Amino acid sequence: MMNIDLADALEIASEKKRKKLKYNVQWNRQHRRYDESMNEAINNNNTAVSDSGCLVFPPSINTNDALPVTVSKPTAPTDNDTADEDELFYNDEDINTPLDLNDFSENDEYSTSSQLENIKQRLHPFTDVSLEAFSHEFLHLLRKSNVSKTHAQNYLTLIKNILPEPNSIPKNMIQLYRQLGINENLFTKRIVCQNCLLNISSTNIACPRCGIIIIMSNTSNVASRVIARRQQLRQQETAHQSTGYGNSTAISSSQYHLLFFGDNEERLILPENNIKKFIDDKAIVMIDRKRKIATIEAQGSLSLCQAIRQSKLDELEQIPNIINRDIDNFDVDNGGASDNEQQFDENDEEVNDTYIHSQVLKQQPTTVQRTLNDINDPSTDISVSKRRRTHLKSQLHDKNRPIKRLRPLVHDDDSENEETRSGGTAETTNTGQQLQVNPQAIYSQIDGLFNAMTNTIERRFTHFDKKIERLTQNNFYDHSLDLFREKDETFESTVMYQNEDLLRIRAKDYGDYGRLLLRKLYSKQELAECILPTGHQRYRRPPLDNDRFEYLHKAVATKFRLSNLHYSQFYSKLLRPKLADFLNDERKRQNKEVSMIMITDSNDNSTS
DNA sequence: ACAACTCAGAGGGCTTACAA
DNA sequence: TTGTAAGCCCTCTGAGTTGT
Repeated sequence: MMNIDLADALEIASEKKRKKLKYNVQWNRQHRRYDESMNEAINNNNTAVSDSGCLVFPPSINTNDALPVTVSKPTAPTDNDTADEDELFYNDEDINTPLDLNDFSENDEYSTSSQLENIKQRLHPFTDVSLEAFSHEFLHLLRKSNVSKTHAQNYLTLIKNILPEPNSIPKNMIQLYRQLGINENLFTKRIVCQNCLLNISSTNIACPRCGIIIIMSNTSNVASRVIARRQQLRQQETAHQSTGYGNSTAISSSQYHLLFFGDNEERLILPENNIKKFIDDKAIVMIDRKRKIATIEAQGSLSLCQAIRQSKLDELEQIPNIINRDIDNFDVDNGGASDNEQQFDENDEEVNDTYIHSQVLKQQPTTVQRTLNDINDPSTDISVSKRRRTHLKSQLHDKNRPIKRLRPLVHDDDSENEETRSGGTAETTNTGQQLQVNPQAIYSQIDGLFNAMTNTIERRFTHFDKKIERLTQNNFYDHSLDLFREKDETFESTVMYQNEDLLRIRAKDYGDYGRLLLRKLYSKQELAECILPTGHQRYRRPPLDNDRFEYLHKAVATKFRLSNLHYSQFYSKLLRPKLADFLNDERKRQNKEVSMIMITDSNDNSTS
């Protein structure tokens, strides 16, 4: 019986040994050949990448030979598999598209064709994520998070630095904008006194003219203004498209009209040639291919119309401070934000992104200029905000009365795309669907985004932390041990054990030193059978002799100048895990050694 | 009493250093 | 260039401890 068990054990052990060796050999072959191929491919211009982003080796390299085992092709990294991002396997089905590994970000000027080619690029050879997708996602995130240009640049630099080389991420935000076809500065940050509209320096804590203290974080105010501004942009775009605003004749018009739309209580400023017909004090305009009748409240220059609109809004808003309270009340009244509303906000931003980043810039320069001015114009911003608040305030008194929105006019060719982008949510108003803006939904959405970002960043930092810790632990001269040191602490010059100075043992780091000490202080059998002191009764293995282990503590602390105060922490956090692993591995080694000896003996016996 | 948490052992897999 | 050994990391499991 005993012999049968022993034979089985030996067979299992030898099988494991063979398996292990086979695996190691296969692994080394794969990675060596892969590394060579990678280097060669990257160094040569004839490297290619498939549609899925995988490197394709030059014809001289037989990928089948290089990779005896076909494994899964790389996919876009997810949050859960970041630890496996270094695993790079290539499937031989990915042999197609040429890869342009030239770092286009080096060049500031691009031709249109080269831009298109670059946009189709992957972020780097080891991912399926395209540069275009990343750029859009990144810009979207920056906008959602209200990240400043400076910080955006910092994030971009960080991402570029941590990605594998070569990668196609632009070096700065300007290049990233250009890569997306955005050649204008879309947003200039200004601090404006809400009371007198005076530009205020960022160093001021109060408006120099009216003395109002600047409050840096009026969240509800900001959220309301963002929503209102979006709507204003959309309406302007609608008006532009529906009335042929983009053509040169429209731009050349110097006569503007301030129009009031009674159906949704909105005010728009339109050039004269965008108005289809005048009937007394009414104007007929085409919006969304529908005739809309508006009351002309003013006519003249653009600035005049803006001023009058502002005054109209000021009249409506006699007590500015009531607005925030009203919005809060509105929040309470509409406490349960519907999914549709949240979905609208998301889609609304999507559409606006597209609008700002692509459509606007494709219009003629003067139109672009004007649209951008509108975006950056604080007066527009504030006036829209007030209009929006007034609108909300009116909603308080009649919650059943819907806020109608003007749907952006889309051409026939684009109508389907527009529907797709809007996702068929409350944002589409073909059927006059009603829309209510609930700031609570905005806040919850912002919170959700913030939490998601925080979680992602935390995971990344944890990952980096582990890597960094691992690197620093391997560095003998690193400063991480400084945490466990105290100034002016004296140490003995020798730690004698059996007439041998343990400090004279050379090691590359404290882990190595600890292992060497264990080998010095204990026999192989002890290392194979025992666990670290102080063991517990519940462990079947006995602890190593504690008296000798004290020599180890003393030698390590002395050699690395570790303070008595912090040594226990150093030991438990840094050294102990290494020694525990060492004992574990030592057991593995000795078991393997024994099994090999037994196999050899049994083979000798069988042959004799 | 039970769940949640902590700690240590064990095993498998991956990386790196080194020698043949 | 290749194979091997050692170290390290990760995960699972079991047992004890702690808090409710």
